[in-house]
Amino acid sequence: MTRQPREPRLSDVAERAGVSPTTVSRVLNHRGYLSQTTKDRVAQAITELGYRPNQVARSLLGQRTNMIGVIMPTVSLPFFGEVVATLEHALGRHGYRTLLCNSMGRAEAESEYLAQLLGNRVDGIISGAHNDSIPTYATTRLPVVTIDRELAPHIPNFRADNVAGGRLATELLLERGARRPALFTSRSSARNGRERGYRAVLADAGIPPIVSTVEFHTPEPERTRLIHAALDQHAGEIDAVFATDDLTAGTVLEWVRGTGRRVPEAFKVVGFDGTEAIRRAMPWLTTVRQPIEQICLSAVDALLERIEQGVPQGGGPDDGSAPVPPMEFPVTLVEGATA
Amino acid sequence: MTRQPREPRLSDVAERAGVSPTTVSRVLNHRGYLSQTTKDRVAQAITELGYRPNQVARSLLGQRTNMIGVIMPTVSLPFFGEVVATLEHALGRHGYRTLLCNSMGRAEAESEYLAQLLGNRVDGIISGAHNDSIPTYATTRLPVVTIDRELAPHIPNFRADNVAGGRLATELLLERGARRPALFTSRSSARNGRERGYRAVLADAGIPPIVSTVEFHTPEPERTRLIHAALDQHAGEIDAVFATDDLTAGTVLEWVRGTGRRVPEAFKVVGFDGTEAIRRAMPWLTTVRQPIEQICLSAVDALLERIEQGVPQGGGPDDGSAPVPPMEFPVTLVEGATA
DNA sequence: GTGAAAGCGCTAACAT
DNA sequence: ATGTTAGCGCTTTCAC
Repeated sequence: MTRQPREPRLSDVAERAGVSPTTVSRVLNHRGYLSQTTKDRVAQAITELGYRPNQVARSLLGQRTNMIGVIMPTVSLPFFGEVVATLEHALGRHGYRTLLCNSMGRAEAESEYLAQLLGNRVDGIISGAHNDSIPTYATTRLPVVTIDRELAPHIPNFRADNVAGGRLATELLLERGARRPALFTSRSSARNGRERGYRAVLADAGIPPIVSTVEFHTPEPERTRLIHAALDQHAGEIDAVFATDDLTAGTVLEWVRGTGRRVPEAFKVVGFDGTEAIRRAMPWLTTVRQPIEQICLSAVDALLERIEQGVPQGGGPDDGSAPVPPMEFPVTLVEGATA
Repeated sequence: MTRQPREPRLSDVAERAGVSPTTVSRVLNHRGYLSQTTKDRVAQAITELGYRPNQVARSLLGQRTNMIGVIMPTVSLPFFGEVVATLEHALGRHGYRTLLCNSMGRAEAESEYLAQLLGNRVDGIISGAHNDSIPTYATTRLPVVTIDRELAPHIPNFRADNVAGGRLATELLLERGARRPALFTSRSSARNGRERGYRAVLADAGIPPIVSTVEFHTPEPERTRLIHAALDQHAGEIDAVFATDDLTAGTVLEWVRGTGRRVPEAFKVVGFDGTEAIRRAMPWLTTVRQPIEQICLSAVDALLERIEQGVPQGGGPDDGSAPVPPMEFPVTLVEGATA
């Protein structure tokens, strides 16, 4: 049974190498002129002790933690999972660690997370959570960018061209012969671009829209029940569905299977997102793919630029920080067998 | 244009409240006796300044960061996404933040992440990455628990009862009339419990096994090509597949669709995992559900217990720290329409 | 009940 | 080319 030694620190290394702590620090950070002898001895002491610089101390001194807070609804949904994986990878390449927060769609949770991240002195925040009106965002001095959702005019927003995606999906359904396509989405509102695209195409075609809303945080089996109930209600009229996410498309397909109708002949379905995981699971699904990688890489670039320029985001939307228009990235149609 | 003020600190609050920093600290930490007047004045100063304690400084002093490193292959796959979401939630309830690392199946990445986490002085690590022989784990003094994979005898491991799951899936296929079920898995080995279950049942039935391996980190479209090729190769013999994850089951179903065979009459498929996301996307899939929540909650409990007891894991497998048997949790069959 | 001083582990400024 | 000093923001003795 060995005694429990504490982690070695800089001064332990210094002592062992017979130099001052400063010198060790210099070796570690490749700063200033050091004799090769010194470098070697320090390097050896480091190896022997298994020394590893304490980043907490460095952060305290350097005023930066090299940590980014990432706030998303939940990585258990493949879209957000893929987003977070992509963000984490990109951040890592730039030397930043990812502090993950799953708000689960609860606004209080998001506020709480935000407060914690500020306390942890993260260098920046990437938010894709789906709550509006979290006042702290607008007033924090920390660099923030958002994915998908818009937070405030002066906070950079990166997202797919949702309106074009909604149009693309709906046009496809009509082209393929659908007479009455319904929309299934998580939240219906004027700010829902996919819904706007759907409505625009139907308006042009003179077809009345049918919109059903089921929040994706609704727990099972309630969620499936709601979707099936909505479909049952319109079973006589509709012959196609544009679902604004692929999971909902799957749930709709299950309902169609239950009715015995043939897909795509008698009923057509188009999804949205086109994540890698869902492409693997349901390759037959026709869907609109979001350029997740492009979106995430751009968001990371923008955030890091703001951080490294020391550009704070300003004390609020009206303190002179310029509004930035959202960056929208083109979607692509993934042809499957359901439309 | 307001000037750019730095974050307020304890001494700012103290000054504003007309007390010493020590007193503010006491108010913050509810320690010792404070007059109500003092408490109120400090509280007010905190609000007015928007003060938020610097956790970095606290960590440096307190020797704990309240951060846990979570290393997984990638949260873009729903199983790991659900695991990470569950872990993060459980950790958060206990006051711990989650530092996310996606190793993407690369061993060097995992070693690198591990080193970083140690540098960040996380209080513990939960690892579910799929690389063997990362030596640092065994020798670190930090509490570690693993999910799914076994790392070393003295590191607690939490996982589904994979052998029972493999048996369950294979038995179901045979019961339903399959004559020649093949196995599709990510890595074939004697330590693959699902494979062991499959092989055991087939051995009992006197049926020769057919095992195909496609690493789930294989990029598309290569991965799909490999799976389809393996299926083509055995197309004449096999009439069922047990896929050790649901995404592969989906890819197999697509191949079956392409051959025109009917599911489940002419071809049966059983998956594995049964994540919430995939249940939504493919409710028709017959699969074996892992008790993800149980696994994760137990892992978190075990880790936090070790942390809070100050029980380090020891300097290695042979320094006297007791070996712990893996904790296995029962799986359940989810009846769908594919078997 | 409250304050002054020391120090967590590190690095930057200022020596020499 | 290397050492000394001070201090990042906080909490914890110890004093009063």
